[in-house]
Amino acid sequence: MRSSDLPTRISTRLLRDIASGALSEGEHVRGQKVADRYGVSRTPVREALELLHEKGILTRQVNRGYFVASSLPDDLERLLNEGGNETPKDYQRLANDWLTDLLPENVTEQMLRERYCWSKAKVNELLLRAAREGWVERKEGYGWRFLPVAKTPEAFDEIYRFRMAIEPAAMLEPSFELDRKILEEQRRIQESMLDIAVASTPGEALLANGSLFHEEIIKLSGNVFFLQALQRVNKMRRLMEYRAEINHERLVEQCTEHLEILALLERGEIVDASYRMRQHLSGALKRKSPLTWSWAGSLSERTTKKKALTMQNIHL
Amino acid sequence: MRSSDLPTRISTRLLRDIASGALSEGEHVRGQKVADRYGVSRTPVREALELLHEKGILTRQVNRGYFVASSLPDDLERLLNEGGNETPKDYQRLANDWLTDLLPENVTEQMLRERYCWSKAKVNELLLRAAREGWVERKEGYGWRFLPVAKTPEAFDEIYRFRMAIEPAAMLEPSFELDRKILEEQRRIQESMLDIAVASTPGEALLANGSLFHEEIIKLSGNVFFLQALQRVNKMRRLMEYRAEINHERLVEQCTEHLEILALLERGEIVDASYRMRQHLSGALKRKSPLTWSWAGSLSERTTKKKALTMQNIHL
DNA sequence: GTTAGGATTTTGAGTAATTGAAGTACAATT
DNA sequence: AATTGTACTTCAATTACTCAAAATCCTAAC
Repeated sequence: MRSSDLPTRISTRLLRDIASGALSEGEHVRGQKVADRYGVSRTPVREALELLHEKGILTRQVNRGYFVASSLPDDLERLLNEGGNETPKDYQRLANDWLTDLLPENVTEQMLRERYCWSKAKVNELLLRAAREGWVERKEGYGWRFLPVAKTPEAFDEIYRFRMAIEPAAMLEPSFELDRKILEEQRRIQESMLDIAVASTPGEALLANGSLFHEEIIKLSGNVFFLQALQRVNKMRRLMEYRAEINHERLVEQCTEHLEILALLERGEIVDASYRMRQHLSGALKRKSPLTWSWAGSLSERTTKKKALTMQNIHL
Repeated sequence: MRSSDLPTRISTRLLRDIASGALSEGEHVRGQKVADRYGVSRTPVREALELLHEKGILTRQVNRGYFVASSLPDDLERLLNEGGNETPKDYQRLANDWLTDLLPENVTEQMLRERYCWSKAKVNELLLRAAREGWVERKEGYGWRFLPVAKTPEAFDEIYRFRMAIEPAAMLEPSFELDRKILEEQRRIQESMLDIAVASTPGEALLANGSLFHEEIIKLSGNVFFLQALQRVNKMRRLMEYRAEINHERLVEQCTEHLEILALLERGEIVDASYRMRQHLSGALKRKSPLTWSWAGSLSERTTKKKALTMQNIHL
């Protein structure tokens, strides 16, 4: 059911920790410690460690365990990036077919099974996820209904307007607390994106970094509900975004703004940072983010009519 | 899987329509029309109609269909209220056992099956729903983890602070549009709550009316994401609220404030209404809503420690 | 005494068969 | 012509069962 198996996911995260320096060279990687950290048992951890051993990132001493290799391979960055493909292909395919009108509004699980040759379990998994992310809902009887929410450029604007309401507000929460370590980490990421990396990094990863920045900032508010709300709309945004092409010029602009906000925060000028965040989002709304759209023009007309319906359905 | 079967749910909604006057006395209730309205087929609708016929709310003429009875029974109100118990008992039970520390933080599906004598499907359904509503999450391997989010009074405050950010903002959205009919309907509901009804109506229904008011207002913003965010936090709030007792004095105050906001909206003074809404929520935050709490005092200590953890988990 | 390595048990995802419930088509009625 | 009533088809919830994966337990090494 999971996107990739547990050992692989654990190894990816360990890799990230090694790359970021959280685990230093030659350090003993204790199985139980890792298991505790991720809330799993030692069994999948052992497999993860063996996996990294095979790739030459860890060395093994029999009966003593695994240690971070003293000479890390050069292709560490590459390994990191290929591990990050979170969204499974089938999910994207379903989303895409709906976004491009290849699927009708109402479907049955049976129909999807035949159309895509998916097992009953797979169909269920995908629909459940899509429902969680808000662009599909169960009908009262049999069948599912695709919602037009994720389809329209208008929805995209709505997401940005929503973010304009919550993100600056979250920064002004009384429980907001600066965390230098997190700011430093984000600064590092944003700066690296301005460098050569941009050309070589896959588009998906670039967008993910952008989302991550905003989520890390909103997390500082100390209020989970702001974070949850942002994560929710970001998921839907990504659904639409991965179809569009990245505008590199705009991306540079975006990173620069992110760095400006970080600078303000580091100086403790939170109110200014909040205001700057609002401007930043407002700008993205006007300029339609660092993406160029390729919608069929026919969509907009239907949008208005369907809007009212959508609002009703969600109420059920 | 559903809370109650489809025919029953349809009949409840028809009942509501009849009580509210949307369906007038003697009117012919067409099967296909009803089916279309709720997005189902005629089969469950026919059962629903037969159900209402048995209760004497509809009359039947063979081969001509069902009609709203000209003399409605007196116990219509009672029937309406008993139909409205949306949250299934098992779900509340699970939630309650977690809130009162009868369940450990980590559980397996198996364990819950044995403890409550639930079928595999039932456990899955409940956990999936709880996860959707944000107070349970899958562990990476086997098992589930209950989150402390819904347990603490602090979480309650966080919800109100979140609402203070989104609700007034939603009212100032450029796409905000007044709908007299909806305002009128809400005015009616709030006024009726100030009357005798308060004493006789079950607490659950009173709280539901309160949520409904806010959701209907935010819906006017024309931005689905504001509505979705509010519905999400309201679900969690209800989880905690149904355990507390209602303070009637505070409830009256609340209704009065709702009516004030409605009055401002009706006069088109939206900015003032938005400001009043903020005050209203701020007041509820300070006075802890029309409920009195009965927490064990021991909870608060653990809260701070666990907070950081929660924020991490949600990020996964 | 702590940590790794291996054996054993438990978990829950996956699959197939069953069945009550919802959808569909068509005849009957007004 | 529109709507009800009925017969029939299709759907997906449920159940029972299998098996790979994860958790747990136990032993050995340092």
